[in-house]
Amino acid sequence: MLIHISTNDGVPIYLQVVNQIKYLVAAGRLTAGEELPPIRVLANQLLINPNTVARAYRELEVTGIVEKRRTAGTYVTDQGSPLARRERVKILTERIDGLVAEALQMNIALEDVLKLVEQRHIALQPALTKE
Amino acid sequence: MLIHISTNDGVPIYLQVVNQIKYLVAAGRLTAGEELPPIRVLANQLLINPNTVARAYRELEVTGIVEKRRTAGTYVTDQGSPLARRERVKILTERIDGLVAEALQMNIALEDVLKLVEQRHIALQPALTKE
DNA sequence: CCAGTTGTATTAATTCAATAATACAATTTG
DNA sequence: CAAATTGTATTATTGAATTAATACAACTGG
Repeated sequence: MLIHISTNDGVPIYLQVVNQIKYLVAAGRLTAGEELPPIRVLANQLLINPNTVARAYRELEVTGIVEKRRTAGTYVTDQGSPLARRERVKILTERIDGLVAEALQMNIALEDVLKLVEQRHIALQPALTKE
Repeated sequence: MLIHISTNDGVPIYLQVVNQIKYLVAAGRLTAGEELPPIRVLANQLLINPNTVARAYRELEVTGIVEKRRTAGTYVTDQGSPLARRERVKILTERIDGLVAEALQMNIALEDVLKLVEQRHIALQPALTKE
C-alpha cells in the first residue's frame, strides 16, 4: 500500500492515512471490492499505532469510501454508480461559486486565486511515490 | 461595543472577539481611526480575562485591522493595508484547500478545476462599471 | 512632573484532540 | 470445531491550544 506518513508536518497521522487512501481510490489505484490491509498490518507497515489506522478506517467508512466486514476485513466500496462526471462537476461548481464570490468580495484578483489553487493542489497532493 | 460572547459553543473566546470586531469594521460600525475600548475595559464588559482580549487585539493587529499606540490605546486602521490582504488570502486558502481536496476525491483534474474557476469568475462577475 | 492608564511578558492551569496500551468480541478459515 | 485474524472498546498518555493570574514597562495627559 503506497502510503507515506510524515510525522510533525502538523497534519494528524490518521488524517494523512484518510487523505491518501481517498486519493488512491480516486486515482483508481484502489478499486471497488479491493481489500485494504488489516489494521494491524498497515499499522505495522507505517510504524504507527493500530488505533490510529482504526480511526482512519472508521473515518473512511463514515465517508462511504470503505466498508467493513467485521472479521473479514475492510473493502473499498462500490462507489455505487459513481456520480456521472457531469454531476461531480456540478457539485464542484457550487463550491467554486462560493470561492469566486468570496474572492471578488475580498478584492482578490482571479489570477491570484488560480495561483493559489495550483499551489494548494501541489501542497495537498500526498507524496506520490511515482513509478 | 456590541460584542456578545457565548462560552462553550466551541469557538475560542479570543476568536469570537476577533471575528465580531472584524465584522463591526466590515459593516462600518467601527471606522478608521476610531479607538477600541482598552483591553481591561472590554474584558470587564465581556466578563472575560484581559489576556484574552489582549490576544484578540494582537491577532487583529497582525491582521492589519487594528493598530496599537502603546500606551495611548488601540485604533481601527485605515483599511486596505497590505497586512489585511495577507489575512484575506489566508481565509481564501482554507476554502481552496477544501475545494482541491474534493476535486481530488472526485477525480477531477487540476486543469479542469482551473478552467471552472475561470468560467465561474466570468459568470459571476457583476457588470463592471467601476474600476 | 508623576499618577494613572495603556499594552506586554511570563508563567501556570486547564482543556481537548491525537495517539497509544491493552484487553475484548466476533467469525472466518488468511 | 478451534485457532487465528478481524475490527472494537476502554482507558491512559501526551502535547498543543486556550484561558488565567500576576507582575512589568512605558507613555499620556492633567
